[in-house]
Amino acid sequence: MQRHISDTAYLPQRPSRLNPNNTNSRPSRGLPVGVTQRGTMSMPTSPILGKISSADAGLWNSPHTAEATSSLQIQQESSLQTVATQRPENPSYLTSNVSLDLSDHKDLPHTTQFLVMHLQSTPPISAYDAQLENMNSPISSQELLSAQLQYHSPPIHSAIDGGETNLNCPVSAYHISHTINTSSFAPQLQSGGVRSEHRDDLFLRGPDDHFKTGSHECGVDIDMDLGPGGRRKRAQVRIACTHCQKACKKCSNTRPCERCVKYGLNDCIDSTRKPRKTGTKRGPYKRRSSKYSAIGSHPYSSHSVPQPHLVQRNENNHRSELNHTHTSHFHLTNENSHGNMNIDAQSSSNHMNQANPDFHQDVVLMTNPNLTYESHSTNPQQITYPPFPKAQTSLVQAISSALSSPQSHWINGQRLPPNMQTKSGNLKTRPSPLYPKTPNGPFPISLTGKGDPFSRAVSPIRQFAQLPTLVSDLDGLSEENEDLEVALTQEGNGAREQLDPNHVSNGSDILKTSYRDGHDPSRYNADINNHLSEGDHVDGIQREKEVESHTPFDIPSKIRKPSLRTLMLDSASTSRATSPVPGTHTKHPDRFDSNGIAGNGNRGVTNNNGTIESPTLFDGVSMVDEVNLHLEHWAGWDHMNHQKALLETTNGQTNIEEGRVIGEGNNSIGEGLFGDMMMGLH
DNA sequence: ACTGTCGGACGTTCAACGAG
DNA sequence: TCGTTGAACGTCCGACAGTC
Ligand SMILES: [Zn+2]
Ligand SMILES: [Zn+2]
Repeated sequence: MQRHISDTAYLPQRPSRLNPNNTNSRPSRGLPVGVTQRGTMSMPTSPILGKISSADAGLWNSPHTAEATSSLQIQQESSLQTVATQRPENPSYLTSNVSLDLSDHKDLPHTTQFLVMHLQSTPPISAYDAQLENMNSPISSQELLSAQLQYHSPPIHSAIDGGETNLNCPVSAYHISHTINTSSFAPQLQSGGVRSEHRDDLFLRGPDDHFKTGSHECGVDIDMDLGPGGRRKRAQVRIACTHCQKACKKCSNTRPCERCVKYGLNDCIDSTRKPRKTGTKRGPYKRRSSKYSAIGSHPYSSHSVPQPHLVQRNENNHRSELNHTHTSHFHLTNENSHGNMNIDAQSSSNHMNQANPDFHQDVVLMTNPNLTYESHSTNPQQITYPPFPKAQTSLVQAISSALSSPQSHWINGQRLPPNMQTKSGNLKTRPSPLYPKTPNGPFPISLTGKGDPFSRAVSPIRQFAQLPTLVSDLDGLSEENEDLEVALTQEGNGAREQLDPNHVSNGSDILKTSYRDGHDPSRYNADINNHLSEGDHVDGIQREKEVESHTPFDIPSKIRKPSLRTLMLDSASTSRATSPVPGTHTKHPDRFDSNGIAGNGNRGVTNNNGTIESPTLFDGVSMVDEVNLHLEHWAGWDHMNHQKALLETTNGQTNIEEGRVIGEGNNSIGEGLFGDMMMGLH
């Protein structure tokens, strides 16, 4: 697993079996030559993050986790956003990456509106530019809207109803935008250069790049997450399960993951991550981004937002640049009582903050269309959100504060406006298939992952208590896994804080106590186990057994039977008869070259003897079991380091090249053989 | 048709760095 | 102190071969 210092991004790729003539350094997918892309978009916690194409409206109940939210700062760079929300005083609120705040234009009906902006790389900019020219002139909201529609056409889907509080379209996602006081820097923004150049820098999009727009049941289907070249960015789960990791196949955020469900693997657990080594000197960095804040000087920086004072200087260059790539960030200012103007998150509050003492942020969460109101009220006052914190120094802080605000109320991943919290009788929530039912209460996440059921720090598997129950038929493993769970939660997540300490010893009880609203996911596990217990065992795996799905995970009714070869390899490669892992446990042995350097520079380390010393979780006989055994008496990394030191002393081994033994009480983590034995992959 | 293997592209994280 | 950088580390695409 360990990747050699010469990472793939920095060395020409070696010829491979698949591409023996590979002499270039151009990635086969993704970025053009020489382009280093940073700030990626993934599905850190929610599989819907990178995709708004599902027709399943239920998907849209899913909130971002805090980390996902923070990553929105960058995600929004490559995403269309449609934000429709309502505020007490504002007749409507409408924004997207192309932000338009209509709150100042009261001649539009009071309504929840949303536009689906279709951004074109080569837009007809005349209308846009014309609007820019007239920014300082009074203009009606209809004209503004028209200009946008024209600019973004084709195609554009708009859904502006006649004044009902009705989001009649399953377009959602918790889009977040900034709202800033524009009074002091509106002129800069009005220049238009800030946004467009910014976007151009980030997207690096060519003339043939475009956002795709498909069809939805209401005519809305946006392919978000398109990277350079129009290619959709690859979504990654935050952490793959051990099986998917070994097979190098796509995992899912659910536990058991989709692949394990498909293949009937019932010990789908999160893989273990190797602690990042520290103390490595890196040498001087090249340059700081502030040195190329001028337009175009650092096209690949994800933070190359021109400073406001530079905007005027470069304004004349702006329109020519618009001609080849355009990602359309412009803003229509207003001077209403709120002085609010939407900007996209990437506009980086810091830049604005520095230039504008009046700056404040406001976070607007989209009205969740799955919160349906029986009375289609035309009174915008009926849906009111609490004011969000002002004067936050970052979007993340603002979001964190907003979400953790005692005024924020959440249930099943949906935020309730406080005035709706007392009108539960009029509120219908549609549970998300991707998120568990949650107690009705404050937003259950934090930026530290504390209490966030979808953060990396808190494995979903623990939230669902899959671990103790699904492997309960393996003798003695429940206790071990309990220890594992304890160990894994040592890094400070608060998963257990919501649990009743009196029930920690039992996974099922943990489960029950963690879902105090009566929802008991353990029933899912019980169902699975009940069904599986009636099936036939094949290498300890329940196979060929019809499993009814009582779960949000859509367990297939038929579990695929593994090939005989798979089973033979499986049983031959491990002494553990119950190994559910298809294939051999030899983890890609040919990924290491004769020097022990990983085949592609990614994987494996060697010792002084030239022996590969990076056994993986899957190398040898049941490394996972050994991990469990170790964790049975887990005393933290320090203890492990101590053990490593003892091992070295006892055996006189000197083959730990870069391992550092750190004394008790030091929080640093040792490296080298021991760590690799425990953590190594590939 | 399906599965396992695996090169290596692609994505994420976070300690080191360095500007203010 | 805090934002940026970029290496470390992770995921998983997609070609390929083997099996049923
Ligand atoms: Zn998986
Ligand atoms: Zn799995």
